[in-house]
Amino acid sequence: MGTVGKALDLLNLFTRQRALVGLSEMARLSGLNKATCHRLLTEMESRGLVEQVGAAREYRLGPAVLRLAALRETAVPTRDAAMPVLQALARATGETAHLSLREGDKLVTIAFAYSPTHATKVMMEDADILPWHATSSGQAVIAFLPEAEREALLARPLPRLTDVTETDPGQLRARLDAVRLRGFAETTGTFETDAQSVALPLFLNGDEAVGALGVAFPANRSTPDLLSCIRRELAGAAAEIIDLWGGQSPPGVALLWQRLT
Amino acid sequence: MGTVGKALDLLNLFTRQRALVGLSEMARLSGLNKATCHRLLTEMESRGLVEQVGAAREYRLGPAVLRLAALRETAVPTRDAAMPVLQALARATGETAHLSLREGDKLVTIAFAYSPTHATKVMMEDADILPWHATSSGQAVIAFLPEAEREALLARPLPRLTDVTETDPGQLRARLDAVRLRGFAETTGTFETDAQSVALPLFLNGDEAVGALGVAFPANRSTPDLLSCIRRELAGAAAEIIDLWGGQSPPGVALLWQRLT
DNA sequence: TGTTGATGGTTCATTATTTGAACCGTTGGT
DNA sequence: ACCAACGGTTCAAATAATGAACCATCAACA
Repeated sequence: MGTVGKALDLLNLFTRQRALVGLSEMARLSGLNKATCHRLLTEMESRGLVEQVGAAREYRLGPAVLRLAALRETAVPTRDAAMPVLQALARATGETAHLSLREGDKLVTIAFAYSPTHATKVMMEDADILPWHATSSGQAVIAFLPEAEREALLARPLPRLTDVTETDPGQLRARLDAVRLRGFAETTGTFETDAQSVALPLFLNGDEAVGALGVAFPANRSTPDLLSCIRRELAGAAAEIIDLWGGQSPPGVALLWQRLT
Repeated sequence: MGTVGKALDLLNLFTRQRALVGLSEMARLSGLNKATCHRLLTEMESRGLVEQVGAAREYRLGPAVLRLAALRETAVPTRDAAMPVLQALARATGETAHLSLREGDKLVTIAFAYSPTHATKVMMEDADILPWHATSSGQAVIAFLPEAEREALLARPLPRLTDVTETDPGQLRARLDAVRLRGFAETTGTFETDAQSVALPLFLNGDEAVGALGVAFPANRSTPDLLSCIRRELAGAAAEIIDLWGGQSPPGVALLWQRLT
């Protein structure tokens, strides 16, 4: 791996729970030498990608990422274009809508919208990383990935997050087959107990999913009516987002969704 | 300069006007060897910072920057925290409000809000880079920078963007003195003919400005009443944003702003 | 149809940069 | 007063970056 890769990997050590990282801790986490870490960090600091803060001189992500993200959004209005649809979806279903994108081997939540309808709702966080096997969004995406990539992701450890999390690759494969047949994924309590969710894969061009659109709600609120409402609204919203992105869903999937509405 | 710096500099070659850049062009723009460019780009691509797209295999900013920006925002809610204030400011003044942050030697617009009041308004773009000498936001920030940094920025070329752009460092220095005395900056037609704007510096801690809050409007709408309204609203909004950021404006500046309201 | 010039991408000997153990100066706790 | 942890620095040794020359491909053009 080249020097640049090492530097960029350092950026991935920042998480929401660990927004500030000191030099030594960074070296420990990355496995790199402290001096190497220091050089990489100062180099990234000079470009504003990270910044040093406070008396402890800890590092955190810098303001340059905001500019880059704004630039990316004007070039490819992924988040901004989907935001209104997401809000409408939350309003129409009365539940929490969220949009996740695939980034290599990670599934990252990049936007979400709440509904004011109910006091209890499923809360989300930006930049959350969702497990492939235990969320409806993860299953929706992974089901519509080329077989090789799907198997690569299934070959990784599948942690049992709750009592009902499916951790057997074989069983999971069967579920993904079902997802592919229905055009959407549904999970109940596999990620967080009491939370249920429905998700549809999102496409740009070709048959490969690039992300997912989901609605999550407290499982105790689940009724056939609510579910069919959510499926219906999701199908419309997903089609709309794909359209806004200038993409196209595979004909087979589009047909499945039409039946939902 | 290290390898990492070179790679990150490649990211800065992407602009709104040039969202897609091919390999050869990138080498040309950066002055690096084509092979070097290619290696740096593929390495950044493997981390999602850039992506390759289309038949021409051109490069553009990748989805990873969205995740990083979202993470930065949860750690340091710069944009999201200021957004409501910005919208209120646009509503109260009836004009275009915008927020810019200093990133090293650049001043970058990271958010803005329009008012529906008038059909004609000053339009803005995310990730715009503002010239220090020709915008009220630039002057507001540069006036409240340590002398050494101010002089470094004044020593660079100061392009004449319109007929009335001040390009003489000496004259500019005098203007900045005035800005410091008044606590805000005002320019008319120095960036774009027909556009007028007022801006206040933003502080985090200490006397060094980290950004600016501005309101821009068509010069032909300018009246003493509008100006005093804008100054008043700006003072309140700037104080609010600084407070939301957990910062503090220098006592002298805070006093000047209080007189405006 | 063959030529030209552009593109993205690859190779490999040369070269310059990265690397890391050991070091320094501070700080905070015991 | 001590110790351990912190951020940061040094410099010879090791490794990774570099770039001229090279393909393959494509589009325009004669």
